[in-house]
Formats: sequence, C-alpha cells, structure tokens
Amino acid sequence: MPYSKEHKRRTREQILRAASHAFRAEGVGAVAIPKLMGQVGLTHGGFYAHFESKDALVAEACAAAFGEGGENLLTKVAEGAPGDELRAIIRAYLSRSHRDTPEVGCALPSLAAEIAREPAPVRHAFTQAVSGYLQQLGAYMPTSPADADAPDDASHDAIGDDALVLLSGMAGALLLARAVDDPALSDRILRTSRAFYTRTFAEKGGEAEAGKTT
Amino acid sequence: MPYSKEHKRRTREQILRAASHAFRAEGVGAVAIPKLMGQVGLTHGGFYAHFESKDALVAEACAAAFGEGGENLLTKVAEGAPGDELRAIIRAYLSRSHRDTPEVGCALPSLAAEIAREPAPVRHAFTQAVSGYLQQLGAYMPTSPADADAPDDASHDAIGDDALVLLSGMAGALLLARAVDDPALSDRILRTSRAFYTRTFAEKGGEAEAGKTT
DNA sequence: TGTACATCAGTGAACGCGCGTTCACTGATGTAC
DNA sequence: TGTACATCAGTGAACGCGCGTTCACTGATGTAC
Repeated sequence: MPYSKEHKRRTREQILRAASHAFRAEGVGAVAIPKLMGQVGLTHGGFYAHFESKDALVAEACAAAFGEGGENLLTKVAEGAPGDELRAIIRAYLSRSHRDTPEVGCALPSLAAEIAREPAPVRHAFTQAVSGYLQQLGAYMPTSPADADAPDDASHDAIGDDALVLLSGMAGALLLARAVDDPALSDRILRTSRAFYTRTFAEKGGEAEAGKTT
Repeated sequence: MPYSKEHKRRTREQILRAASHAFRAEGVGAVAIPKLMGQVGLTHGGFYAHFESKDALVAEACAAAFGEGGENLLTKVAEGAPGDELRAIIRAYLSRSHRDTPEVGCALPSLAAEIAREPAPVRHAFTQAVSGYLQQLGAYMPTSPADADAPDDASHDAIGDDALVLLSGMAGALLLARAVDDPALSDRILRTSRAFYTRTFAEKGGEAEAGKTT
C-alpha cells in the first residue's frame, strides 16, 4: 500500500477546511479548485482522489462550516461564559471581529443566498447543518426547544420559534453590516442589533421564565 | 443623427431592468453579459455603448433594485394599506410570494453577501441605495426617524434604530427561508418572523406612541 | 535486516467551455439640401 | 417632397483567460519475502 490511510484522511481534511474558509470569505462561485489545492500545497488534479466534484465539496464544506461535530462557534462561546451563554453568543455574533473575519464565522450570512441557487443535494446538506445549529442555539434560550402549539405540522425536529427569529435576525444584521461601506453605519448596525436582541431574548421579558439580572 | 436619443435611453433602461432582475434571481457572478443582452434581444457587443463595464452595470442595477426614484416595494405596499402601512410592509416582505420571486424582491437578502466582496464603487452605490430604503421604511415606523442620542457620531442621515433592526431582521428571515430545502420549515420561518416583527414593531408596545387596535 | 514489488496519492498537460472586453463593420435613422 | 449624407446603435468574429474535469504518468510508501 502507498502512504497510509491516515495520510489520505489528513489531506482530505485539509482540503475541506481550506474550502470551508474560502467559501465563506469569497463565495462558492469565486473559489476555484486549482487555487484551493494550491493553498493546501497540492496541484489541482489530485482533488478528484478526495471528492467526486466541486458540488460534493460544497455540500460537505457547508456542514463543516456550521461545525457538524459540535465543535463550533456556539459551543465555544457558550463555554467561555457559563450561566450567561445567550448574552455571550449575541455579543460574539454581532461583534466587529465576527463581521471582519467571515472565513471563520457563521455560514448563514456569507453563503445562504448562493446556497439557495445551488442544486438539491447542496441545499439539503445546508438545511441539515443549519437545523442542527438552530437546535443548539435553542438549548441556550429561555423558552424550551419545542413549543406546545402547531398541531398540524409538528415535524421539523426540535427547533424553537425564538431560535429561528434570533439566528435569522442576527444573520441579517451581520449581512448588512458587511455590505455597507460606511464604517460608522456598519458599527451602528452591530451595536443597535446587539442591544435589541439582548433586550428581547436574553433578559427577563423574554417569552417565558423570568430570572436574574436587573 | 442615427436613431433618436429616446431610442438609446429606452434600450439602456431595458438592459438595466433585465440586469436588476437577473442579478437578484441568479446572483451577480452567475449573470453573463451575452445572456443578458440576449434577453433584451440584442447581441453582446452592443452592451458597451451603454455601460462602461459589468461593474458599472452592477452598481447602477443595485440602485435600481432598491428603487431610487421612490417607485419601489415599500411605497407600493404602503399605498395599498393607508393607516396600516407598517403591518402591510411586514406581511408583504415575509410573504411566500416575496420568497418565491427574488427577481422583483428586495435586493438585500439576495445580493448583500456578494456586494460585500465587490469593489468599492459597487459597495458605495449599494450603501446609498440601502440608506434611502431604510429612511423610507423609518418613515412608517412609530419612533421618529432620527433618535435623540449619539452625540459623538451623529452623521448618517436620518436612519432610525428600529428601521435598522426591522429591515436586517426581515432580510435574514427571507434569506434563511430561501436557502432551506424543507418547505414546511421555510413556511414556518416566514410565519414565525412575521408574527414576531408585527408584535414587536407594529403594535402598541413598540417603542414610543401607543395607539389603536387591541 | 535488505530487497522486489504492488498500490494509489499526487502530477501536470490537455479537453471543451463560457466569460468580459475589443474592434472593424454595417445599416437604420434624422437632418440638410 | 425627394435624395445624399453623416452619425452611431448594434453586429459578430476574435482576443486572452481561467474554469471544472479527465487521464496517462510517476514516484513515495507499506508489505512480502
């Protein structure tokens, strides 16, 4: 046998990691396989020993960007602020640092518009990944994950209404903050949204459960 | 003189309109000049009699997509519901029809991620257009357009905090509803967000001003 | 321990393709006489 | 009113380029003896 199984696995992971960063930073359409392989220190031909096509890579990289194994932005931030997870998540999501480093940030604001135009398998992988992300976020929210209503279409797992609104709202704010070319306006979008979502979802008047803090 | 000035103006406008639709539906990178000119019934070479480059077209089409002259989504919807403009805007923005026809919808969810990676002139045109849009939206909101605080950076025109949060939040919800491949989940994102933004911004407990309705 | 061998990750030339843009041209048009 | 002319919107072949993908190859490696 040539090389080791471990060697191939590592190369594949390197490609996947580079892709998940590049896609978020530059967009799926702007990332070329030759350039991507160059970043990993290989030539373009070798790509097809690891992935069937660019589309297959996009699908996998989407999942990776949201952090399928639980090692993602949400858990990392939450671990750093025990007892105050939700406020910490909102603060981090709507930070200048998140705005300025899309390559390691949430894939929703950077990729969702392009994913919506991608073929079915890619959209499916994205949906699965974002669903997991939403469930994770919901676990940190005051209202319990599954709401008691909606008797007609009670299916899509355990995603809470609040998590849906919070994540999509923060994603929209980050999207706008990144697009705008006036730094003062961009900062203001972050500040205003941070205050709004903290006040609405991470303080007493949330939805259920009252608690600590003034 | 050949043809008339009017003739040239009309052709230019046709290209611009086709571009603003195609960009929103397919993304800037996926729209090719040859295909675009074909849609207008012309060949690709003629494009450069009307626009200096594709980038110049993108910048103008962004402005057009938001409706620079005041003839846009917001005013159209508001006119149809005198006295209840804000609720009507939220309902229309987060409707299935808006989700399913991006080519004539708001440019924020469909184009912002790509615009953030575009050269400076394009980003500037986008920022101007979205600022106007935000001001227009603010005019329909309970709180007055310019807030009384922020003495250090009081510059960016008259965009209210509420308008910032509402537009970016709705854009994020539409973005997510379009990306997801599960129709039930997509509908739920729209329904939940519509209820949330209506409750938060278009009912008595808004920010200031109490009024009608129960 | 040393050598022959089979495997297959990685190489790089080549493919067909569509892109944005240029340019010599053509032919429909409004104006001057 | 009818004809000659100048203008320039629109044509379409051509440019250089980089894309995704294929494929005959090469050479580093783990295994068998």
